[in-house]
Amino acid sequence: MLDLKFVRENPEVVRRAMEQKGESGDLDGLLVRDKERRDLLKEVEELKQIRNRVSKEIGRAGADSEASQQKKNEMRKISTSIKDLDDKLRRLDAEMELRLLSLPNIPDQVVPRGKDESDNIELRSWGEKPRFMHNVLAHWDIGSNLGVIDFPRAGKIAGSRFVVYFGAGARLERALISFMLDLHTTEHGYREVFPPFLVNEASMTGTGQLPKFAEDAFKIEGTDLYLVPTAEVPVTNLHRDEILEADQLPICYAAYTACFRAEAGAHGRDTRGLIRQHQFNKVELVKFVRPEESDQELEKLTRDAEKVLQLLKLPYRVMLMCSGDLGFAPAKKYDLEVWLPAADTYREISSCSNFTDFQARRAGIRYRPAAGKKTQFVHTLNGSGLAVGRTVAAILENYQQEDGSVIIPEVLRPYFNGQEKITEY
RNA sequence: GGAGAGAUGGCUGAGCUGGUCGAAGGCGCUCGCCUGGAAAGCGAGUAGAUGGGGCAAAACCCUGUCUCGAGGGUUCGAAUCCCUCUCUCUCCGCCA
Repeated sequence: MLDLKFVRENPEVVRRAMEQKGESGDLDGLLVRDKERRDLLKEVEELKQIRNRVSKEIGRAGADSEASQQKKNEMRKISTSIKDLDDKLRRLDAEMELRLLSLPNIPDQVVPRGKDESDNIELRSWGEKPRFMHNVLAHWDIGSNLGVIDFPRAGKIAGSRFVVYFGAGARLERALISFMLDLHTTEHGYREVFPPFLVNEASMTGTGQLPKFAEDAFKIEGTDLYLVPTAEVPVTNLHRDEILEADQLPICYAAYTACFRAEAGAHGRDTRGLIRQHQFNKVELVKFVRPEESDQELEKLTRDAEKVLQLLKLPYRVMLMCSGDLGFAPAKKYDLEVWLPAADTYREISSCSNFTDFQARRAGIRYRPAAGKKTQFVHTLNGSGLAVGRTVAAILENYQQEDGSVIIPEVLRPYFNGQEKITEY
């Protein structure tokens, strides 16, 4: 959420941000209501001032005195007017809230203007793409041939865009979760968190999934609960409506959760394989930082995520998102894209974002810069470290062997009792 | 699921026979005194949000309004009375 005062004073900046991001929003409707609300507010506050003053006079004079009786009669009228005006204000507030929550964050200065992903900028790449003498298989074929991935049975018990892992496949998924959490908590200084997989509406609103993107989420019928689309939601909301101490910052969390996405607008895209699932695992990194440090914290966060790919020896590149591909809430975003040999392309495996104070304002996450000073909104950041399903896909494809087996990356072998290879069951 | 108790400032905890209560006391924190330095002790200050004014502006000062879990109601006036909801705790039942 943007600061209402900022929107009021810089409407053209907001309008430009919406254009560049390709987001719609009722900015004019917001401004009209803001003006109306401010006028009404002035009026009602004056009436309340009178009421407060006179009520105190009645209290001092004694409620039964003749003068008080007369004052009471006058105040009855004023109270009725106040009630009417308050009702109008409540309506305006609700209408403004909805519009304000639907305005996107302002892109950072360094974000390139662009229309879609073709305008993203490659900042750097790492690793050597593997060369194969044999026919390169897609990860779904590799996994199915080995008997470690089963899409037909997942379809039977749940539906399309679900997967069942067996044996070494299941173990690989589990190993990756442990490996990533171990790395981030012991080497990179994150604190491990294990949050609920269901969250309420206030949490979804706090991080920006609601009200605008309701159709992307799974809602539990008959309740106020949503399946988390990412650990970003529960973890960022851990500190909702809190005032943090300056010496606590930065707060860095690493959390594993399953993630659930309706993929409403994705019919026909990535229908095969592990790339786009209704349920997938992810280790997420979340930071709460001082505003002046969020730029450098985003760089650190991105390097922390990159480290996972480096240790797994998976080739990747780092992309700076252009305005059109940035999304609603981030001010700046890097995507890590891993090399998938079968598709002969890079695919997003991590998304690292600086939300500046956009989420913090929605969720009421503040800190006190110094004792006795006024509170300020923190900056929040998060990034995947990494998406586990897509990592499995990348390992299967990059480490495939001519005989159909798959080499287990060295750093994962401790999680496999030293086993070096996944072979047919 | 049944019965009961509760939700107050950064924390703890009074107030809850409606008015002088944005709210005692304690802890914590900040500043000052004391000290070679620290502890202890003493003194002062210390909730959040938002609007207006002083000001070029920040700091700061003056001032209005709102907030005692959330929302509604009664009343001239609500932390205090009534209703609804949410959450927490205790006991019983059930359960991984």
